[in-house]
Amino acid sequence: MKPSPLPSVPPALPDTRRRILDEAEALLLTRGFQAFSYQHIAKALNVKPAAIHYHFPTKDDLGVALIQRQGARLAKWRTLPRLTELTPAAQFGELLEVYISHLRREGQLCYFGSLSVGFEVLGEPMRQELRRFTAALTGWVTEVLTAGRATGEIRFLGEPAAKAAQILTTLAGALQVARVYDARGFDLIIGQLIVELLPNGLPPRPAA
Amino acid sequence: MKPSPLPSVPPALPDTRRRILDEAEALLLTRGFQAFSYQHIAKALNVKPAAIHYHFPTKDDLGVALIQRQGARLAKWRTLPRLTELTPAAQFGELLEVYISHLRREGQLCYFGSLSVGFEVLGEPMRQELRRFTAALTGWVTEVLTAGRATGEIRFLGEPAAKAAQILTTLAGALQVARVYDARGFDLIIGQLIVELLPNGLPPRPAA
DNA sequence: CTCCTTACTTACTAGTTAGTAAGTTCGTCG
DNA sequence: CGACGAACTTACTAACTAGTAAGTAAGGAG
Repeated sequence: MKPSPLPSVPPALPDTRRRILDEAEALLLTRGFQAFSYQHIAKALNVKPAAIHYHFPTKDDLGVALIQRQGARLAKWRTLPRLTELTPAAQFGELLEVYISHLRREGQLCYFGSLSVGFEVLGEPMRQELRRFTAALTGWVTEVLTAGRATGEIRFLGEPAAKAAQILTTLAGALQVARVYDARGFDLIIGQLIVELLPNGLPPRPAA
Repeated sequence: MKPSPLPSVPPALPDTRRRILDEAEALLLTRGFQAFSYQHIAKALNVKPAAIHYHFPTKDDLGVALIQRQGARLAKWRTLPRLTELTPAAQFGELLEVYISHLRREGQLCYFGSLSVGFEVLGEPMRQELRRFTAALTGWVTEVLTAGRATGEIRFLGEPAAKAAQILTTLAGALQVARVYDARGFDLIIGQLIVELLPNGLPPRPAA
């Protein structure tokens, strides 16, 4: 019985594909979908543009893959025990952390904020994927708000779904403010959100 | 004495320049700055691209002119007696009207929302102009909030400047939501804003 | 009538864009 | 060894990009 001839480099190593997505994501979130090209990605990865076309024949394919990957991340993240075991207020805090980490990555925007501007010039597949993604995200926030209102940790007026939509657009906009001004504008807006939503403030996070 | 040889067409008729700005604005707010070209404008106006370059040598010049015009509009608008005579709550309502009218113009975004995504790839003159414009807009909203809190018409937690920043990003984001989904998402967010800010609801507007 | 300015058009450049087609290299399987 | 497929590269196209330079039509001023 062969002891599996070195598991060092498993045959499944679609590394380039992942690196393309990583680089494309960085470009998307800093410059917008219309303002980066296959050449930008190729140069950064030290490959030829045609290599990108091999993995993603059209730019629309690439865009769809990007949104789908982000959707998969969300689906996984929201079921993580580390997250589901938290109180609603702490879960909301984790959401804020995600946006703060976006900001720290050289002022990156979120997917929604980045893609909504050129939405009119996107192909239909990308539009649908973006709608699905934001629906999932809004759905999760709505759940958190509903649960938080029940425990009294989160306070707000109106319907949870409406508040969720408002919060997410505020967060998307806050990232845009951060890049036009500096991070202080962002902090103001986040602080405002916390003041309004969490009467007891943000629960402490376990040290990373 | 010559009776002014027909005032029919006054010599000052920079009509093309204005039409270029109008068309460029429409393209900017529906597609984003990176996703339209001089050719798009030229085709729409039935002139050659070089005619646009005559009025605005570089695309950056055009962008700066667009933001400056919008800034001038704001400066004029905020001093209009029709507006200054209103109560703070009604002034806030007028602001909402502006965004609602943007939405009705084929789902146009606002200047800030449109330009912040590609901010990284804009030239420095455009960046500065955009910063100035948003500072002026935020300043005005801060004034309205401060005055409204004093009269009790507007209610909110925290600093007026922080709340102003939050409101404007929410409005920018709301227009983005409207185009990714439909206008219902927009209405939800606007409704949420009114519920939270105006305990007496929106004052009635004089019939247009 | 001539000159000059304004507002263009025609004709062009150099660079970039997404996308394609035809190889090439390399590891694996039979 | 030889075929094969995966992951590329090289070489290309057609369209579009911002921007420029030179020419032109028209109107007013002297």
